[in-house]
Amino acid sequence: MATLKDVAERASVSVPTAYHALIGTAEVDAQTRNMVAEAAKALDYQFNITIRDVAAYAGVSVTTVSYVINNNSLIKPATRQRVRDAIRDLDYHPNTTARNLKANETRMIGYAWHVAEDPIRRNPLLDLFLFELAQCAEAHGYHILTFTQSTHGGIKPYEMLINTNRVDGFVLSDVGYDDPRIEYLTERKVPFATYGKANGKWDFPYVDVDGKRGSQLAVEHLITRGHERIGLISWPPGFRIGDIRTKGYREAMQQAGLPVDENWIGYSANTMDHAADVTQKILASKPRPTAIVCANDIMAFGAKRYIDSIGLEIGIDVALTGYDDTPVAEMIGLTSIRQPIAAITNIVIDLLMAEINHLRPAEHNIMLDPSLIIRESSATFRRR
Amino acid sequence: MATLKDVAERASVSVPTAYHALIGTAEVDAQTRNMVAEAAKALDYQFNITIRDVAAYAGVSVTTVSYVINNNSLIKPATRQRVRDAIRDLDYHPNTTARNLKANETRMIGYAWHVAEDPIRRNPLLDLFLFELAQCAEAHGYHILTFTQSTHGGIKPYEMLINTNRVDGFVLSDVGYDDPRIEYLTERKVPFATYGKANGKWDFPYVDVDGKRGSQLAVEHLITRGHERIGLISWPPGFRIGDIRTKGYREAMQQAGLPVDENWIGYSANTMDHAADVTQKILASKPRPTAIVCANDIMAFGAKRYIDSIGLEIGIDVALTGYDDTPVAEMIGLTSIRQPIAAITNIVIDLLMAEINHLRPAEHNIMLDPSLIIRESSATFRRR
DNA sequence: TTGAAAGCGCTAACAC
DNA sequence: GTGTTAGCGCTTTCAA
Repeated sequence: MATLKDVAERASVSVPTAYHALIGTAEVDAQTRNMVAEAAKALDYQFNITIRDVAAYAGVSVTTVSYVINNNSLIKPATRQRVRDAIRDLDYHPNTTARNLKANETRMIGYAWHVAEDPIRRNPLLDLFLFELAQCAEAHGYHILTFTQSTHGGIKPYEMLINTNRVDGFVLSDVGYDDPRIEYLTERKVPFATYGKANGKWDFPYVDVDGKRGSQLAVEHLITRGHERIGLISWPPGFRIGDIRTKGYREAMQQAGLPVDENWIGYSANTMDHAADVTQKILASKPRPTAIVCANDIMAFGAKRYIDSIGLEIGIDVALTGYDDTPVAEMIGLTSIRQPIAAITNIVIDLLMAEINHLRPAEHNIMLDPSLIIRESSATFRRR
Repeated sequence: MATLKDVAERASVSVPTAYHALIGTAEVDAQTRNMVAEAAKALDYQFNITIRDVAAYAGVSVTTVSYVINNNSLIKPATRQRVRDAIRDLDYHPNTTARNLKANETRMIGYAWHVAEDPIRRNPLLDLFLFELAQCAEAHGYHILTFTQSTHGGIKPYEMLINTNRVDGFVLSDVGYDDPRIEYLTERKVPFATYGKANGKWDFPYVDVDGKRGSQLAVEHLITRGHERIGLISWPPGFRIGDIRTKGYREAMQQAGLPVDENWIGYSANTMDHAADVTQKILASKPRPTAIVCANDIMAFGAKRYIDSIGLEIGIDVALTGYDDTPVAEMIGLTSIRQPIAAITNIVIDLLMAEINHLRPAEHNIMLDPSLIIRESSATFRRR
């Protein structure tokens, strides 16, 4: 491929002149413009500014330009300035693909969230999470490649992206017990960091939010508000996140010296209907609880529906808390537990950057605390 | 960099043997393995299968391997098979970056959604949209790069991604009147396709969902259920999507020969509080409407809150419809208008693929119909 | 039908 | 301090 310099030589003009003639700047007269255009045509020149054009324009070698681009301190200030001017004048931008080929990296991070096909496993916080993730990645010069993962935990798409050198590493979320992705990536030595821990089988960098602490926050808050009989709706045992949140509830009750009636505890699938049914059972116990802690916002919404339907007032007759602080919590005035999303993405990207650079800081298992967002569903003080 | 063949030669073994020795297959004896390992060390060989290794293994030239990879029909079946076997044996995968550099493409599509920082502009359907978008893109061998766009309509991040050759094109959504992104991309001749039309100033490929039709569907449905006095809550005039949805309501009422009392129409910001206030005003009119069509689900939720609060029953005393069919609509049993997301992403990707290939089909402005999802908020027939 | 070799745009070891 | 040049892994023209 001909360069800008070739065109300039053929048209017997300087490189700057050739450049301005080609982009059509006014200061080049029509005749020159014509000559340059003909030269470009004769050489089958494709307008595309590369490092060589910059070098020719600045009258230096490509090495010098490369050094300037990469802030190599060897270059004399005067030369550096000349190159910088050339870069500005030509509106030059280094080609990422070429850099990546040379460096054998892509500066891309792969991220897949859990199966969107399953309506129950929707991801209402994805917009926030991805936004923050992309911001953190960009701060390190990386971009996010989102891909699809049709079966939860499947490794095929990960394999594909690694084999074709599409990404330098991955961020995982929704990791389960014995997540096969973790095993696979660990074995293949592919850099990754996760949001959520798996179990103790592998050592890998993760950031997690203390789910036990979240439930405790909810329970402690309710106790502060004067509640003593507090119920729980959670996932059936065997689901990592549910188990943790359930544990937090039990510990907080015990710590406060409050008894737990097993009738106050109900297990529910992640649907409003199911949660409403479970709420009915819980409220049928005698004495019934004056507050219910839920393991997520959907369940809380289901509970609210039942409580509303029997004419009891949320926040007065029965206080309610959710978990995750999804948009719906805000809408219905539901007290909920918020995950610190910006902190999570910051840390998960930092951990991943370390992995990519073959480092593993001593502290690579980070636990963050969630926070309590108090709304009307539990704000009222209970008369004793 | 030394190749696998160099290592094999230095160790005086065949390329396959060297390969197996390096990956540690059992069938290679310890002594050979050692020799190969030493040869690799001496040559500072980094294990990395390239097209040259495949060529050496199969006993052909890299050209032949390249042809086989790219399904060039020139290659004799026997040779092709030999190369295929080599590829399989060595678990070879072409390096995407190198291909991209050669072809001057990235097979990446950029997508940014609107500002997540603004809590009112959350994107509850992002998970579905991105999932479908990524699937469609992958079907064409492309991936999605999600990036951040801190101010609505800003072009800087787009500029950045183009200049550094990060993407081959963009998908835009939430396009506004006179969207500067459209002007910029059109001028720079960067391939893009949008979900949502702007105005008539530029000609570009887009897919949109008929917002007028959506409101009409809601109104017609309510009429079928026996309603005659139907109100509307929409955005204040001047917002593209709101204007269209308002228009659909008016036209449907007119077409049915039903009068519209201007007191039945309220304009609201995109918050529940505001929508609740507007609902109060609408229901204060005499005679008051028996149904309210809302321009999105949030407003409908706000309306519901007010209606609940005054002891009227949704679906019986006042029917209600939303728009967009966000997760919240399902949760609260709200009749809503659903956008055909899978069809949208399919078409927007097809349009973009055409642009990338410098084609523009005659039909590059596609309008889709939304569909009505009937739930309890409007399902009951009204006694006349 | 296959191979040799140039080159995509960039970096960096080595030479001066 | 700066320039020459050999690649990174791949595709593709041209020659055989």
